[in-house]
Amino acid sequence: MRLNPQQTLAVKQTSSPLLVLAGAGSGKTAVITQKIVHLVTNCGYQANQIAAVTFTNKAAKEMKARVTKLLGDGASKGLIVSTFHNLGLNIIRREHQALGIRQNFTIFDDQDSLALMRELSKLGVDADKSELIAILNRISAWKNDLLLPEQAIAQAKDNDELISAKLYEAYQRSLKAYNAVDFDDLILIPTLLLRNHDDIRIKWHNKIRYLLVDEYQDTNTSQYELVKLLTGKLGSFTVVGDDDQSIYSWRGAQPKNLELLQHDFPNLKVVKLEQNYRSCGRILKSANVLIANNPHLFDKSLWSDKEYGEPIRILSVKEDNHEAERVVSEILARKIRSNFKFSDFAILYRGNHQSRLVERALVNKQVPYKVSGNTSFFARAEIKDVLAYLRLLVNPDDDNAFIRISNTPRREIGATTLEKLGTYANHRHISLFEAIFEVGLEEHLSGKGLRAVRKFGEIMTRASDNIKRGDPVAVLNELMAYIGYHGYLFETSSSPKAAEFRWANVTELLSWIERGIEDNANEDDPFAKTVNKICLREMLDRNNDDEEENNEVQLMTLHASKGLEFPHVYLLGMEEELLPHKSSIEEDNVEEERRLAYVGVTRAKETLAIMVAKQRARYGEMVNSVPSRFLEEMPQDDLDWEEDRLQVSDDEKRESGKSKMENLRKMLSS
DNA sequence: TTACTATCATTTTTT
DNA sequence: ATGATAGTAA
Repeated sequence: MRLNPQQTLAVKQTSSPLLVLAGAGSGKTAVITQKIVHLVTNCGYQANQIAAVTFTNKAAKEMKARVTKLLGDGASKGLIVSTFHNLGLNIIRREHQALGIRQNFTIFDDQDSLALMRELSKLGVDADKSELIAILNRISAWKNDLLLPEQAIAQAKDNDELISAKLYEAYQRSLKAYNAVDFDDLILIPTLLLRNHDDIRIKWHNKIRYLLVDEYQDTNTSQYELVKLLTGKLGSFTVVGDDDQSIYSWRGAQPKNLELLQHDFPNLKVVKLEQNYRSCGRILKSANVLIANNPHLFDKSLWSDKEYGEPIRILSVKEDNHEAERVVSEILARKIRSNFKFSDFAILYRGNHQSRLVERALVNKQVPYKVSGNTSFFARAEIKDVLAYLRLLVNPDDDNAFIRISNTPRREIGATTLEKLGTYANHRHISLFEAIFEVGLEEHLSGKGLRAVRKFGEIMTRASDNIKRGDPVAVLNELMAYIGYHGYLFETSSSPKAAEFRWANVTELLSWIERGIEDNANEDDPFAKTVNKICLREMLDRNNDDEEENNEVQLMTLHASKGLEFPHVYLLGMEEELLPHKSSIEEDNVEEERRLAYVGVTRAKETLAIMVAKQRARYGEMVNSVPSRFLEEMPQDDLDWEEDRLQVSDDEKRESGKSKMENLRKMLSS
């Protein structure tokens, strides 16, 4: 791969800290990978002295593969390419003694946090789900700003905040007791550790001599602080980012961190990558003109030497269901006309719910498609169950896992028994699992209940011992058979088919464990490592990869599309209050919505079509919709407006007829 | 324990 | 309108 002059500059600049402003499609991944190669082959770095951090497992995996291919297995040995969270996890694992955390801690995901918060709130305030989530979000924001509970309590501005801060304190206490950490802790804990312990900081500083950061605009305060602590005052780092693609500020990302770099490192060098290798000229120009409406930290203008390309079509349709049908018939027509593959097409939208109508239309026309951004795998009851077994095997103090599975499948540990066990454990300040075997428990729990919990304890203890001794996968299969989980799924599923599907999910999860153990065979505790990785969703992408070959139309949110590219893109619902979204208008944050639109437009390589509906169902009601301001902000000469030709098939006539009938009926009834 | 009813939310969710 | 999820009644 040949690098252009700017890219070469970015690779060669190693003597001072470097910020690479990498526009969409400008080959930033090539720069990062080539730079790692350069550091190893020309600058005397060992691979194990270099770390590259990303935000997604997928990006980390891709980058690692590319570097390994260029350097070879031997020369790239020990190179760290991981997500921020994974890096944090490794630091915590190595320094757990200094942190007072026991070796086999568990990682809580959002659902675990919610379950825990629900328990905590029962004691004082009682809050509903959305309030609990709001509290958790506030706690997350505090953690991202490196604020500890005491500080949050001290600076609470109102009673509401004070309650949240108090819950934050209780939440952290519980995590400690469960020997668990949440996602934010994976950054927060290492950052505070390095900040407060000079010796440990120096140790890590010596270990990681050069740091590269991808998607730097998405870092939050604690992540930036971690970067600073790891690279020291001299700043032996390269960060790559694009303020125009900052779309996660609502999750604490601070594009301001780009600016802060210049302040914190006066000798910072800045290199801009402005040649775009992805899109046709017209698409690029439109994107540039659109994003020019935002204020900018750094000026840059993307250019492309590809051909100018077809006009951007604006397809105006009457209703949202026409929009869906139109997109699908477009794709079918163009596929046949030009011999495209289904996988050449992407349908992008603002909100997940928008996929519904499109999916219906795709199913009607029997078009294969894939909706990505599905986090549903980990939300599945059977996955949560089995994962809870795995977690409890790794960390017996994980009360959350204990509560989930102590009676799943049913083993006569009911609510009363669990409550008594809980009261006792609480009183003794020990975990539920530990409490099972205490003699003192016998005073609180009588014959049947006691026997049931002890039996459960024995099952888990035996499995745990066997795992330490030998083949974990065999032990897990035995355990699943022993507790009769397969049969349990059949008893609890609505149909045998559903049960089989759920069991297939379980075997999928177990096969991840198997692969994970193989990958970590020479580490100290391959099983525990693998369970942690799964908690960090690290192996989810591996699964997606196999399906990438499939010839399917790609459906996803604009957020999920960042970093991807497609020959032909359909951008849905380019309307006021949808893109920009209503709440963003109200919160006066249209700029981020504009960036979102920018991301969408720059995904397209060859053609782009933007859909606008005149009417759209909102909260069950048909509401008039007007074209987005972003359309006016784009260069009109490059847009080709098309009214809906109503060239509809019989099916569609019936469909639209039906909705007309429905509207009529609604009018009459109201 | 199952099945019904009430309630809820339709903005995004890299970990 | 709609679909999911949580809670409650039989």
